[in-house]
Amino acid sequence: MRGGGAARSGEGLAVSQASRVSMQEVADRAGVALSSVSRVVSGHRDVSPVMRERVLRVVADLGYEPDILARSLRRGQTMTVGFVVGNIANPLLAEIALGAETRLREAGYAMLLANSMDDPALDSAHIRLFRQRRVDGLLLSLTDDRDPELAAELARANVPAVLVDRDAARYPGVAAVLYDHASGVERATEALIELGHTHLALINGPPASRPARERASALRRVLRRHPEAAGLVRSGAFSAQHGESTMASLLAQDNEAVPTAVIAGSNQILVGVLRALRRANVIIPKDLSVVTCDDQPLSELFDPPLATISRQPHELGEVSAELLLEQLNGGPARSVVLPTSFRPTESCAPPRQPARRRRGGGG
Amino acid sequence: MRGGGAARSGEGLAVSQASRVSMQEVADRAGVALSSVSRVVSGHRDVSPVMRERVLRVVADLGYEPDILARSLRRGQTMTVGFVVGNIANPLLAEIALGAETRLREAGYAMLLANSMDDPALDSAHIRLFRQRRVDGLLLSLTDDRDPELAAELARANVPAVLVDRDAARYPGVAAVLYDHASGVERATEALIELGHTHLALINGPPASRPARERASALRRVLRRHPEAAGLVRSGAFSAQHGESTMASLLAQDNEAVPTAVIAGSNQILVGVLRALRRANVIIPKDLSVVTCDDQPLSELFDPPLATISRQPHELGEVSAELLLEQLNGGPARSVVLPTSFRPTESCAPPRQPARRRRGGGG
DNA sequence: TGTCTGCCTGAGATCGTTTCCATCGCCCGT
DNA sequence: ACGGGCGATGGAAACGATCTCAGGCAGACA
Repeated sequence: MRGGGAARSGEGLAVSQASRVSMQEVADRAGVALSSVSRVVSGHRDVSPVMRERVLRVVADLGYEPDILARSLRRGQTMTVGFVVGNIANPLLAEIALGAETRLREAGYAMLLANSMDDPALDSAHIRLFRQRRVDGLLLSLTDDRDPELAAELARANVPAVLVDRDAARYPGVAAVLYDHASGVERATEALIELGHTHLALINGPPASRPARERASALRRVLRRHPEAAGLVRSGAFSAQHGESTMASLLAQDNEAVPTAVIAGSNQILVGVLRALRRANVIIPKDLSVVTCDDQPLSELFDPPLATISRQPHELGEVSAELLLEQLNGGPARSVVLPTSFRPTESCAPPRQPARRRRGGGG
Repeated sequence: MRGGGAARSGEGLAVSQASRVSMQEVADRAGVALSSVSRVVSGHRDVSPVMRERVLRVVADLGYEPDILARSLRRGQTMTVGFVVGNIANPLLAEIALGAETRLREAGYAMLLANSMDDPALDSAHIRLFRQRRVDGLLLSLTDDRDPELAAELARANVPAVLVDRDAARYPGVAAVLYDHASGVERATEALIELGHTHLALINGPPASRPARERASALRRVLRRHPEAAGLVRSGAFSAQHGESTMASLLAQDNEAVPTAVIAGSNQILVGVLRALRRANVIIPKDLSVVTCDDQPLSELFDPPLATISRQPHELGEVSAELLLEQLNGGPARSVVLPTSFRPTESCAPPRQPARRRRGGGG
């Protein structure tokens, strides 16, 4: 056997055998009261060093571990947070969940995860279930934030909640973390104009989607500041089909009306765009500069790597957890908006025949 | 006399206001015993229709909801399963988690999620934490399944466990769900040979990885059955760098030694391969057929869509949950191996100068 | 020396259920 | 008519912790 202090095989009680040791058993074995064991284990001040030592020894001997369930029942808090998520297989949401879980764990909370599979009824059901499990707080990435039943469930739950990547306008007193989709588009647009582009296009998602709306207005805002440039927005679904048909129709226009730079509103749209470009033998970035709003870090998969307007889902998750923790610690429901950023790559270059040169050296 | 429960003032208290209604209050209001309410709520048989009706009415009136915490404490089961996952941001694992959570929820279980961030110490820590929360079972996608401390933690937990996409050889009595990585590679190889390829290459992951080992031996096994074809395996990291340098070196060989078909061992490797091909102006599939072992469904992003050897992570998750449920219901620890499949696309075509034609018309 | 103060400790109530056990009618068979 | 069996109900003991409250004991001060 290994010599030295760590060896405690002698006691005879096979730790791995004992199914579960209760506080009462520790108390009996140590010859002290149950309440004293509780004080030692939960780290209260009012215990003498002798008592502490004595109890801790028995705790180690028996391999006692506190039962968080019983503790929760008595204390009225479970140190558990419920995360209702549309679909964890969505890479953006997975990264958010990772960030949130990490932060919550640091603070001693565990995270329950439930997928709604894009079914608003499941959203409500999960909130109800989480409530019955007495979670201390909720992180919600809801399917449909206009569901009235949901607001009721949420109110009944009566615990702090943070809407993750969703607007909280309909839920007074509930915090939210949102992306500022405009900032990334603004920066991308500025950069493209700076490169000399005067014909821009945004192949966008549906106007019903907040991100799509924000992106469209951001583009228009920048164009208003730059009379030398023009741009158009084509709304549709977040789908490859929309991307492909729209791109094809743009390419079919009169030569000088064809945009020299395109922003795709999602990776799905991008896929369609690339397909259309391939078919028309359009080369990136020689014939066309392309930027995409990525929902997963795929830029590197393309050649050239694609310039992206990107979010930081991990940070979003961390901030969501942080806001929830603030409320759990008694603070107010605070909301936060996170910026989106533009990461330029070689998929953006000056246009082939710049309508108007802004600088001498084009590179 | 603290917390005088029965003395709640206000008969018709707004439901959304009352923080929480206990079974005792329901009993008082209905004028029956606490235990009778319990029987009605938990659906026992021995209750008269009158009693049931009477209790259920009050339950509805007060908006009573059972406290799962207290129930768990008493019943000794929490209807909760812990999922320890390396990193939920890994798309494969996210999909697995989705499948597992869905199945578990159907069976009435909730899922706690913890990320280990590829840190074996965290694996153990999470298992310990889950044990203290008295989870009924564990799903484990471990970082390092050779960690001895982990085996000890697992034994102490003393609950059913299923290793997800990990080998259970070291943990007697623990179930496992694994991919059969060989079958997909075998099918892909057969298909390529069928197309007329005689020079194959597998740009593989590290031999320390079980998937990589299985793939290599599968390739060799098929080649042994087909003397007319030859192939080579290049082991290395699951990285773009390995893919790029290996592909470049393969292309630099004598013309007739250059493979006409390549299998990339992961998407990361694929990225490197594609980069090398681009640089050498090699066209898919005209000059080279390419297959990849995808860990996320990216095939569609490429043009042409890439042929893939694919797994079904969602199914893996479901099966994992199913095996765990079997154990939770008293069944034995059963293990399962899931096949991988080959999905051919236009990225595979007959070689340019087939060393030997197998059929007349090659499209 | 007596009393007061203050620190520790132990006993017991409590959190909200489930479940065992005893009781109480009631129906039925003989 | 009476005892046995049975179904429905109420009471109370768990489950495993936390926390309040009261009491014991020691040191200090008058």
